Amino acid sequence: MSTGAPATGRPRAFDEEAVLDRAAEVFWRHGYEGASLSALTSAMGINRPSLYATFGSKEQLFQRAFARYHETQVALARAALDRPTAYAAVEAFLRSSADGLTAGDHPAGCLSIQGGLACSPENSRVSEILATGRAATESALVQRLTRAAEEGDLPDGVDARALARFVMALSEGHAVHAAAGASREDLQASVDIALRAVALHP
Amino acid sequence: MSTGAPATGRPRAFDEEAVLDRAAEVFWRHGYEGASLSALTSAMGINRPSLYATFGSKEQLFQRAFARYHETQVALARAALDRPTAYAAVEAFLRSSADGLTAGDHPAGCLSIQGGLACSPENSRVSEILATGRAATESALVQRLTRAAEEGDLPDGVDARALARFVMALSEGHAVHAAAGASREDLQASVDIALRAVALHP
DNA sequence: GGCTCAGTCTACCGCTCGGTACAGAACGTG
DNA sequence: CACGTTCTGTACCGAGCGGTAGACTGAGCC
Repeated sequence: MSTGAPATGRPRAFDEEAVLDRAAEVFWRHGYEGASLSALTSAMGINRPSLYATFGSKEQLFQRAFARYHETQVALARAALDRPTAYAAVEAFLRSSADGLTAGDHPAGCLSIQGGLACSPENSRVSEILATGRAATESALVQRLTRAAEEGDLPDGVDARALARFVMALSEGHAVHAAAGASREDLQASVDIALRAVALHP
Repeated sequence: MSTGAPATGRPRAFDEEAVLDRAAEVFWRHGYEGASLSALTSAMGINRPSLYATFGSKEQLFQRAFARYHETQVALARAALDRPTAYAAVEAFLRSSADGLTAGDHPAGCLSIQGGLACSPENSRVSEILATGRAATESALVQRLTRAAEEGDLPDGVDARALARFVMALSEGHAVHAAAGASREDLQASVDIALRAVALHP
């Protein structure tokens, strides 16, 4: 495994981040266990020894690809949490998630779920990695909504943790729907309904 | 493949429905691709030739096990739709789902999702089977809520299809959470929030 | 008891899996 | 230009996969 650009030797013929994106797409589409090394290498445009020299193992490749997925895709939804009110933050989070889950430039749905909710015992680390990623997003939601609660910006009788879990669960459900072919409009109509729960009752 | 009890020959040493339940549990815990034949046969207490003589192939076994899962588990949530009002039906559906997803007598979560959201290309039929099962449940929800709409039993501006999708998506998200270890109480608190969206605004 | 016939058991099949050895190719440096 | 170093390509490894052949077992029937 080389870090940075080595001073000497034959130069690498591929861009590390670019091939990670291709790898993420294969994992996204077929899941960890459904993504064979042949499928991965051919999508990444490199061959096995290069893959192993660079990333170490299939699992480590997955971990790197998932990290990059988080930086590039999940970060978009997380950015929504900067809105000034809880309602606006939740709306922006759900809407941008729904958009991302159905965007045409990558597989439908979400790598955090398609990657491998359930795996064989020897790949259980993969499910854990994904669960940890989802938990990090939920924890960002909790943090934002806890602030909202302190600001009196949450509906009566609504707890920040529970609301975060609700929002996260809905978004995960949308991912399942998207993977099965639901359209952007389908998901946005579901978001419309969810937002009724977040609005302060008049 | 034998149907019914044959008049002659050595009698089968296992109960077909019982071993299907054990198989469903393995698929549920490890997913279709993560469930090896060795794991299946040892959990079912039969060996390969018996499995193949009875069920035909791993995929057909999965199909039978999933059908039985639907009859025994999903049916519980679907029964909730008989309640007299849309609100009561949705509440009962979400509450009994949340209970089922976290019941201790079987793996956490839902086979319809853990079974294999994303599979390798040669197992894509499995994802389709699961998606069809989920769609059937959603369609039962649509039917119930369409009736509610005709009875004036739906909040203003809420469409039956969208509400069904919202309810179904939330329940699927709860399944993802349950698979990662969420408790019954965690999910019920999320249901509390969801129900605010279904209540008629006063 | 001998016969038929379905079910079970051990042992094996070809194949693909994740992972690697090793030779050759492309660079910077003396 | 030869050298050390690093990456690439082919060809391969043992292991486990899903699936099966064929001998054996145990029930009903005459």
